[in-house]
Amino acid sequence: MGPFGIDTTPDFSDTFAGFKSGSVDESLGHSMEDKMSDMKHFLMDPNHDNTAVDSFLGLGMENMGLSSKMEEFSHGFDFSFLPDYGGLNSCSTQDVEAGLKFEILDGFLDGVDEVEDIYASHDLSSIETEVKKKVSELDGDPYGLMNLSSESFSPGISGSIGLSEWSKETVPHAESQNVSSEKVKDSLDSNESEDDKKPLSTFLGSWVKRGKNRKKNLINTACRRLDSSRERMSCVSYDFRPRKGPMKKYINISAENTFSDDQLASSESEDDISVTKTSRNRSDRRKHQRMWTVDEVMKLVDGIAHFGVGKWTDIKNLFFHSAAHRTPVDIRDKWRNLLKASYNDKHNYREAEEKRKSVGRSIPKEILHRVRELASLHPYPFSKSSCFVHDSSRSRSTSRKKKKRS
DNA sequence: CTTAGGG
DNA sequence: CCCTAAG
Repeated sequence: MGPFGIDTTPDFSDTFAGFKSGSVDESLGHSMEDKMSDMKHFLMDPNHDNTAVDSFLGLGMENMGLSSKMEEFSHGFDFSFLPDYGGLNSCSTQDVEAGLKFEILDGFLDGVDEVEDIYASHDLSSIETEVKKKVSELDGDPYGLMNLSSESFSPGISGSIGLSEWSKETVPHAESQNVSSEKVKDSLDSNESEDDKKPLSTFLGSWVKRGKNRKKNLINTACRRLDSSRERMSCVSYDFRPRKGPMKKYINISAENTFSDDQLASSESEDDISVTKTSRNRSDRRKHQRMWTVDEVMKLVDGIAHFGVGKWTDIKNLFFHSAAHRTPVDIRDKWRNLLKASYNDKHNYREAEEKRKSVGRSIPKEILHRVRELASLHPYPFSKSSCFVHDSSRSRSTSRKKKKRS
């Protein structure tokens, strides 16, 4: 048993360590194809002996109280903390595989993304050391299998979703035992270097205990101001955001055009779409308008199912802690938009339907459904349309309250 | 820092 | 997405 309650099985850890370092290698110009396909086969082979994975993760079926349902599902993994998308038994293998493909690809792309950042933030001499560090970390890491993501085993969207089904998840589970699996799941998801380097204690501390530093409001504000103004002034060559973490900077160097851009563009259609496609520098597209994937939306909805509306930081830490972008504010904004979308969808079915068809990247109606249900479950201040107020005497004050409060 | 709101 | 104000 490792520190995370994970049984480390050497053969698999080798596999995954190789897998991860493979992705790093790829970013240095080697081919990722073979590693990728290996992984995919491993994950998707229906005949694969999953008990090995189970025991490896310490999340075997015997431990999770999921019995017969799990048998249909080729990948035994602990989903008990996750909302269940319509029940595992409604999950066709096609769905599973599609989901897997997507997740894997997602993880890979995130990895590429990160490496791109490394590229950007280091001069070439330090790239090597960076990579070395990462690889050695993985080799020596007792939980090197952190790279295995529960997301990769996600059932994905499937069939109809009953609110009762997936809202009955157990929050306490998520708090206690699934911290480790979360850690597990996130590492592959995005291969965040920052998180990989952090000891678990740091990671836990970052989201378990909050609300300590309350003093430096003014200073922070001032710093932020300075930063933002500096960003504005230096829009030419680089964009440095201290808040994103030590390694998270976006510096435009010519080398960036080598592979990562094309790779990203070709592999994931809806990842980075620059708003201003000015032919000058494509790399500043990273800053704005990162398209939300369906998967992300699902994560968001799950998060809200867990914590309720308003706990944006918690949701971020649990479900998006690996996502370099997506601040709690972003998540909240997305939820806001989702509500709007679901609201519109509810009103005009046809238009929404056609829109959905014409626009490839719009949200599946299942998700909007869930959004609506969640919205009614935990009302959100403004979305809870004060269109109609029941109490006439209150009506003026409430609407005014929404408008402005001073 | 975290959240709510408006732009 | 960004920015700001408020706890």
